[in-house]
Amino acid sequence: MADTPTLPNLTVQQLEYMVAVAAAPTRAAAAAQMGVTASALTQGLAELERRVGVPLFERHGRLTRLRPQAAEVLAHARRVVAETRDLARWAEARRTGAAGTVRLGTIDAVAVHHRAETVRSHRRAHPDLDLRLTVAPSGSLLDALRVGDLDLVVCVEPSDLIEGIDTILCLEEPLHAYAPDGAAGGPPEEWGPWVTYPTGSHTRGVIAAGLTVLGAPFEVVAESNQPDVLREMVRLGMGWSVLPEAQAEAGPEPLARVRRRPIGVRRLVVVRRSGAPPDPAVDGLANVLVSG
Amino acid sequence: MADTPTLPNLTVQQLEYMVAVAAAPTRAAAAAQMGVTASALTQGLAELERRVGVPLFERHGRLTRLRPQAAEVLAHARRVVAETRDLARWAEARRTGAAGTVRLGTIDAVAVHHRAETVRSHRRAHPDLDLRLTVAPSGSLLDALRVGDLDLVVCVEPSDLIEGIDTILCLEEPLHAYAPDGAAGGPPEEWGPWVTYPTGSHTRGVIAAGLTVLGAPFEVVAESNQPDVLREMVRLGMGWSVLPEAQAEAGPEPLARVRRRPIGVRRLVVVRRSGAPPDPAVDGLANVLVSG
DNA sequence: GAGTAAGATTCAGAGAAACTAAATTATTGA
DNA sequence: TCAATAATTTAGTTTCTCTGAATCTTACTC
Repeated sequence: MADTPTLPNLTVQQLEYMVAVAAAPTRAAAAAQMGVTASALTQGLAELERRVGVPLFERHGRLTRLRPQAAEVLAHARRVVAETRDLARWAEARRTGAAGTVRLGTIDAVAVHHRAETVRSHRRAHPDLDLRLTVAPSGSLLDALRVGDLDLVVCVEPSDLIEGIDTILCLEEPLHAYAPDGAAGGPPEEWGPWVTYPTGSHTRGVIAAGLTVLGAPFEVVAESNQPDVLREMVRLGMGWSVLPEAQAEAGPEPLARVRRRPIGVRRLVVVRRSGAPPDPAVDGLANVLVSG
Repeated sequence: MADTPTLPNLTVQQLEYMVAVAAAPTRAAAAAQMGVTASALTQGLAELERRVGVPLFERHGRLTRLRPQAAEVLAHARRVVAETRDLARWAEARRTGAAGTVRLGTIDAVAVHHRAETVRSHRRAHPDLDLRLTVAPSGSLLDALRVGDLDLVVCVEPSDLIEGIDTILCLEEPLHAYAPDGAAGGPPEEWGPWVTYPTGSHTRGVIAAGLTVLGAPFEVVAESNQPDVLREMVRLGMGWSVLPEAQAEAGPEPLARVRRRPIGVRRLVVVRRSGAPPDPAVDGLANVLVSG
């Protein structure tokens, strides 16, 4: 195998020296502009010349100027310096979180109600941020987060702690019971039957616990992951439901609560992988999601 | 004045490391390909990461891979490495003389007769060489060389040494006497009158000296710098002339020599500025011009 | 599971590179 | 000739970068 005659190990600094010298009237001026001594400039350019292996400068009187043959090298230097400047800008944007990619997952209530405006304004404030939103039930979101398909999740706090994720409380959302028109009024023992979230749903877990405490039977006659669908089922008289206020009482014909006090409270949390390397873009979004 | 937040001082080597690592399956393989230890690669890439200021790598099991976010940096690295490779090629061509610029000046006889084929084939062998040819009398050529308007000259050796130039003998060219039809035959004292080069011409100096030694009067009735013109003047019977064989006896009707032995010999030399920095392109051409 | 091998990193020390400050050279102008 | 300017050279210090050895982590095997 050909032992590659290994490229000259030019440094960005040497190329900057060259560009500065080409622009400034004297080397002393170029050195001042670069913030180094004239000696450093001389030595740096000598090193550059040595590495390129072609004479680049020549003295005219007491000035030393670029040789016309060095125009190619100067053009190269300008290109690389410009590209490096672009790269530095990109890096700065990433460092501050102004740019980057965040794959955010939320449950529907968060995307549609609680944090809709937060996400919108964060997006407006960071136009170079590549924000991808996935809406799904809490369980799917947490799976995707764990696998690395998402960077950040807002969902219902899982009942049992999960290894490898960090959660921060975002907001507590009361869940109220709603009955079909004219069905309310009796003691909890007579409530139901229920339309609610599918088995495995975190919210369903909270609801079941709350009803059990009150002594209400939890007979389920229909399931859906979509709160809108559950609300319409109640309206159609298929059964009772426990829903977040924001989703049950939205729209032109809000459902009426069975009682003033909530059946339970679901805790919405912002979740991240514990092992994830720090990413300012993710940090920034997580912060605004927590603080609302 | 804004103290420029000074660009990251990336080195070509660090960027090469990155490109190598992106191409090779493992870092060990990349290190081997680069001809350094895995340790050097690790440290070099860590330094690159530090200077860019953005995390670029992450471990997956026992491999460490590029983070997808680092794609921008990798693209930058590829660009710069490719451009540096181009630059290295250019430098190599210049070092070996395969490319560059040579401003060559010669007298007419050299360009048209003695070295015409040499120049043509050198040009063919070095297509990237920018060769510029000026044809003029020796005096003008040497002036242009001294001022820096030419890099290399082939001309008649000046009679008195000139400061600051180096000459190498290229070839010795005999000068023969030619007479109009039917005028030849008498002793040198009866030769002439003459048509010859203008005053100040190096060749005229050689001719005048040769004729004086033979005892021939040197009465000049017409002058021209162009040997073709002198030859035609002889043919028209305007006078006698002393010319290089190559130019007097070329064409369909060659002039006839007055006598077998030459009147004099002019020495053609290859000339360069002594102070000039070494330039392989000039060296290469000078070599072939000397050796023929 | 313990043992082992592979991939990678960390550490210590040697050598190269790059900087500053001071001395030196060379050119220009009074 | 003298002084001022531009640049380079020199000496010494600091910073980088590399090698070789030791260490850590993960995957594989019995």
